[in-house]
Amino acid sequence: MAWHPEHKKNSKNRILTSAANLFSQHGYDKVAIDDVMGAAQLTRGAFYSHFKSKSELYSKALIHAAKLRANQVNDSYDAEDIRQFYLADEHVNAEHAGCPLAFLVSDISHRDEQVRATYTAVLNNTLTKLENTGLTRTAAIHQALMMIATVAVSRAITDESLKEELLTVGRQSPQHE
Amino acid sequence: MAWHPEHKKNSKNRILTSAANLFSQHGYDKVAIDDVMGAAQLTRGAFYSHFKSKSELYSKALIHAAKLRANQVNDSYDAEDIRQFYLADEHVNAEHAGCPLAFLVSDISHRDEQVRATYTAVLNNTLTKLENTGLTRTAAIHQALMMIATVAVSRAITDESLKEELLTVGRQSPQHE
DNA sequence: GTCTATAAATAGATAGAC
DNA sequence: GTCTATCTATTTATAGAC
Repeated sequence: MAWHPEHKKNSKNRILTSAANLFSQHGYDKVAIDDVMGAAQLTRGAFYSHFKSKSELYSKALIHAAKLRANQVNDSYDAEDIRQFYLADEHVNAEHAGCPLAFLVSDISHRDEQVRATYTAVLNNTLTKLENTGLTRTAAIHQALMMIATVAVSRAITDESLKEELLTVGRQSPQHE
Repeated sequence: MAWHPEHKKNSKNRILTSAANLFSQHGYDKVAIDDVMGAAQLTRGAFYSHFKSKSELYSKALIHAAKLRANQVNDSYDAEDIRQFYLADEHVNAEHAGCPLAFLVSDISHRDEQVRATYTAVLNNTLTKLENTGLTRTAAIHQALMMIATVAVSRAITDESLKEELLTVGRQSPQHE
C-alpha cells in the first residue's frame, strides 16, 4: 500500500472529488466525513492523515470543484460561450460537483473566515476570466452575478416552468433586455 | 399561563421571529431547536405543541421572514425603490431576518420538497410585486435575480472593497449598463 | 401549554494496531 | 497510510409531571 509514492496523492484526490460531489449536492452539514471517505473507498480513520478538519476539507473541495469546471473551459471561450456553458442543463441539473459560487453561495456565508476567503478567491478568478474576454469590470460583475443567481435560484425552486423562465432570462445577452 | 386565548398565538409568534432571525444568520443545520426556543424564552419541550418538526418550522419561518420584510414595503414603491431598499446596507448586513430568497438560497436547495415549494411561493410573490410596478415579466425576473445574487454573494465574500463593487453594480438600473 | 428528563441516533476527532 | 474502536458532544424527538 504505502510503497507507491503516488498512493497518498491518489487517495487525497479521490477524497477531494468525493467531497466536491457530495458538498455540491447536500451542503456542508448534511455530509459526514464518513460519507466522503466511503465514496472515496476509504474509512473514517484515514481522513486525518490528509486534512486537519472537516472545515479544511470543505475549503479545499471548493477549489477542487472550481478546477474541475475550469478544465472544461477552453481559452477561446468568449463571455457569451461562458454564459451558455454555465447555464447549460448539464450544469444546472448536475448531480456531480457544480460551480461552488452558485451551488453553495448561502451555505458558504454561514461558514468560517477561511472558507469564505476561499470563495472570494474563486469569485475573483471568475471575474478575471470574464474581463479577459474583453468585458468591462462592470459587465463582468453583472454577468457573474446573473449566472450565479440563475443557477442558485433554479436549483432551489420546485416549479419546472418557472425554472425554464429563469433560465431563459439568464441565457439572454444583456443587450437584449 | 394558559388562561389567555392570545397566549399560544404570542408564543408561536415569538418562536417564528426567533427562528427567522437565527436561520437567516446561520442556516438550517447550525440552528438547534433549543436555540430557537431559548431566544423565544421557552424551553425545548414546548416546541412540539406548536410545530411537528424542525423542517416544518423552517418552512413557516421562511414565510414569516418574507412577511416581516413585506410589511416594510409601501404600496407606492416602484421597481427602483424596491431595488434600493433590497440592496441597502441595512438589509445586506442585517443580523436579524433578511429576505430568505437571498440569505438562504443554496441552503434551501438542500432541503425537502415542502421547504422548496415554500421558497418557490415566496419567489412568485416577489415577481408579482415587481410586475405590479409596471415591469415586464422578463424585466421582473431579471431584477429579482440581480437583487438575490447581489445580496447572497455579498454576504459570502470576505473582501470589503469587492463587496462594495458588487453592491454598486447591483444598485444600477438595467438601462445604465 | 410548558416544564424536566431521557431516549436514540449521528458525527467530529483521537488512539493505537498493522 | 489505513484500519478498527472509542471518546465526547450534540441534537431531534418523545414521555410524563404540573
